[in-house]
Amino acid sequence: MPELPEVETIAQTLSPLVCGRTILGVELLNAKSLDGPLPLETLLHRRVKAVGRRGKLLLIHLEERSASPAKTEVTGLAVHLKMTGRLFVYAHDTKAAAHARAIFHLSDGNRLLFDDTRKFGYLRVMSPETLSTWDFWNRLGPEPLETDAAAFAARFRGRGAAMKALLLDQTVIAGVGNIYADESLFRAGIAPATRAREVSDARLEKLHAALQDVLHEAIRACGSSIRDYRTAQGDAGAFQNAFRVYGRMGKACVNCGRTLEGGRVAGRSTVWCTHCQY
DNA sequence: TCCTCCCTGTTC
DNA sequence: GAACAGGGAGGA
Repeated sequence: MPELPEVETIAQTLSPLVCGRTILGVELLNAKSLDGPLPLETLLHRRVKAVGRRGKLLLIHLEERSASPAKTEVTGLAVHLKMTGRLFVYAHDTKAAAHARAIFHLSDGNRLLFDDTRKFGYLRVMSPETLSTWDFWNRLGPEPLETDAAAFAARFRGRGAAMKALLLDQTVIAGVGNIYADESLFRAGIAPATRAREVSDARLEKLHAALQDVLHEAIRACGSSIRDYRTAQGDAGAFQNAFRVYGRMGKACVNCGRTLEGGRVAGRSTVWCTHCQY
């Protein structure tokens, strides 16, 4: 379940393995793993310039072909890993993984593999046109690590939905999933089902700080590996060892020692402390 | 604003 | 052999 810290880690580890290489071949092994109007072949003979991230989307940027690129110019590839998506670079003579959905042949002889057991993830070729018509892209909220406390609070203030539902809503803030929603709400002392309009500005600003802290700590730990997530180099992250509530239902609260509560909030499994969060 | 569905491997 | 994991689209 790659969220912001995991996608950021993948971008950082993938970058040195693909930058400067030209895409010489493409293979789409599962038709539904490609989203949007442009085929993967539009990426052929283009050189990778950089690897970035926006929300939970991993972005592979291509070098421009001319000084004044046309509107139809392909600029890169967006990858949404959803729950089980992975990106690996491997030598050409290595056997492809069991759940390979797309393979890119690189000019250094290696291959970039998009592997996705549950087929929820997707690739989307980017151009100015395919971005401007992409609703999900256009509606993405601000990056939580690039938003100040006042702007963050303003996106929650007065709203009737549960705090957890808003944290998970990518149009409110981009990049937060189930793990970091629960972890940041615990650190801020806010119960997940609390309506946003019931939460004071001071507490919203506390949540802003808690979310930034937990995201920074997770990035430093190379993300959280529950089962599927790996860096582009195949390594597991370490932040799962620092979870205070996620996956700890029925265990003792690290703060007060009481038993952590579990349930469903915003349609997602949720863990919190009824004593420390309100 | 909230619910169901898409997918498959793992766990109970 | 069913429940569960869950991001986001789509519909109520």
